[in-house]
Amino acid sequence: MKATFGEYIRQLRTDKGLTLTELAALLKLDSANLSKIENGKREFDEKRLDKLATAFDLDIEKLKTEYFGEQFAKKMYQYNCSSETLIVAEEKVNYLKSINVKQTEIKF
Amino acid sequence: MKATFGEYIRQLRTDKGLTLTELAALLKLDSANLSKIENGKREFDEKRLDKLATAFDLDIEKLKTEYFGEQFAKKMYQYNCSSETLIVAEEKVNYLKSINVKQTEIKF
DNA sequence: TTAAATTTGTCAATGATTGACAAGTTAATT
DNA sequence: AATTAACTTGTCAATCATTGACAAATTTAA
Repeated sequence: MKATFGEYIRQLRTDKGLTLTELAALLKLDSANLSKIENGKREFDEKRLDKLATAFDLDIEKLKTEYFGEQFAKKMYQYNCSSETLIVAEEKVNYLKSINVKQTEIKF
Repeated sequence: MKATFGEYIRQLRTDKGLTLTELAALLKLDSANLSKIENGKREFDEKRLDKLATAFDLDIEKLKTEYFGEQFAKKMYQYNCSSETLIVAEEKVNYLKSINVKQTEIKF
């Protein structure tokens, strides 16, 4: 796995021999913007994770793990959060699940 | 610690016997909006964490931990992410620190 | 050199967040 | 019960960040 999500996409794309234009078409975005995403100058929109999974036949669960893992890491780095933050996050997500057994919206 | 950040603020505020209006003034926001924050209908802006710490003489580190821990938990719940996400986050934040020893911006 | 691929810059359109205020309800006090 | 303070809710324009789109420049490969 690459260090950043953008590099990861680039890896996938070049491994498959696709151009920016070709992959951009699959992801329904401009090739110039995909370039920026791969170079870490723009965010990859979470709404397109499913398209990305389809394009490369990836496990959506692993993809979400990478994507959100990176999002959280960037925030933590930016605000210099302690690793305790992740422990709290785990507690809180378990709490959310426990009080709301019925998953109202499944995004993927 | 309360389950949500809004409830946590409310706890702090009522413990100190402050009204919404009084605390809102300290945080430089409208009391109506503070009410929504406490009731989970609006987000607490991260830019105000330092004001909150000052108002209640709290450890800013603990406050960040609670705040971002909750943010991450909400995302994970919303997108039904696996707990692996947090492990990846930890790896990535360590990686970010290792490649960028010099902290360019310290927010707090 | 030419053509394809990629990068960069810019900007208007879009969308989400926020601040502000009015109007409503609830709770406490007299 | 009437009055007042505290809180809640709804709304909307202003603000801010994100996105899509395109042109132009640069790099890479043939």
